[in-house]
Amino acid sequence: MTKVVAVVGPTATGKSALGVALAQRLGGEVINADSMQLCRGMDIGTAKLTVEERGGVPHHLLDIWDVTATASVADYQARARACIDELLARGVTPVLVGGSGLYLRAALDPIEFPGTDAKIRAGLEAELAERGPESLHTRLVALDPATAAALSPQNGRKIVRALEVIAITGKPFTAALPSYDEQLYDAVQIGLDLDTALLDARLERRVDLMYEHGFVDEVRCLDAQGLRHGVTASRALGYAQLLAMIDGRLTEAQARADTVRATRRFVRRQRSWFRRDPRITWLDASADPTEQALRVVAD
RNA sequence: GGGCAGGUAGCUCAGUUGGUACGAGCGUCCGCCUGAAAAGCGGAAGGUCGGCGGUUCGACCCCGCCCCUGCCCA
Repeated sequence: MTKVVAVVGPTATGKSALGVALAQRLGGEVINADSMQLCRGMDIGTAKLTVEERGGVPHHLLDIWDVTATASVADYQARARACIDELLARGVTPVLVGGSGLYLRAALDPIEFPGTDAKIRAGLEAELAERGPESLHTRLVALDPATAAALSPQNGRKIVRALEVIAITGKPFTAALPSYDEQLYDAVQIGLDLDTALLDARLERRVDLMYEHGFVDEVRCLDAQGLRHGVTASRALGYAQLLAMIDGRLTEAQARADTVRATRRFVRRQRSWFRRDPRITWLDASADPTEQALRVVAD
């Protein structure tokens, strides 16, 4: 029976390279699980592997969204599962690679998303912009006390979603992630991490390299294609800062430093998400983890 | 050499006309997380207020000297 392999963990630990190595050794194909690499044209700033670096391994779910698109886990979930199923049917090992925790769980675990409605959402978002989150939260308290209690009155985004779901389904939005003991596939998750000091230093170097490799031009080019109107892409690490620089709100040095800082914060958040998942087997990324990873998969 | 402004959390800065530092933003740490997840949100730990001395029941806030920073004059 063919297993599903997932390579997860914080950014800049070498997940992509390990994914390719594993796919080569296992006769697998890579499925992207990085929310930003789904965007077409976001290459340098997302550290997307070049075609050469992919080493002949087919990569799925890269470049499927436009920069102006609003990302959607539900859309990703459907595509990722279809892709996994298709590979399994061919007897090919799916190797999911990425650091987007919710995306990974949406693909591998039994999560159902309640649906969305553009009109309802737009209305709620307009209200959020006008009156602020407290007023929406007050309404949520009346409709769904349990969810209201679980959300901070400041968390406008989540309050909007809760109200949207209630409006659509007419039922309380008792959203809770599934437990870690249920999963849809026979999956092996390998986590890659690195000592904090080393990783922080690597992040800084990586951002410098991105700038050297034309990150600024990439953002200018995407800006011409509507990047700043993309709800998701315009807020991506590094991209947001470069848009600010283009608008004269930051110097290049500030944009670079901000990007490093924000990425560091992001790594901390990724860890706090992945750390809790007991299914992950963690490997140290300071040396080539391929052989260890293969042993984990073989178990 | 003289004058002015300033030295308060890791950083940038509020603040107290003398009565236990009301601090803020950023950073750091920890955590949350069901359709923007590289997003969104919550919590915590950090200062004894440049140094020394004086006045006072009591000073970070008053006085003196000193050190440091910036600007100006010479």
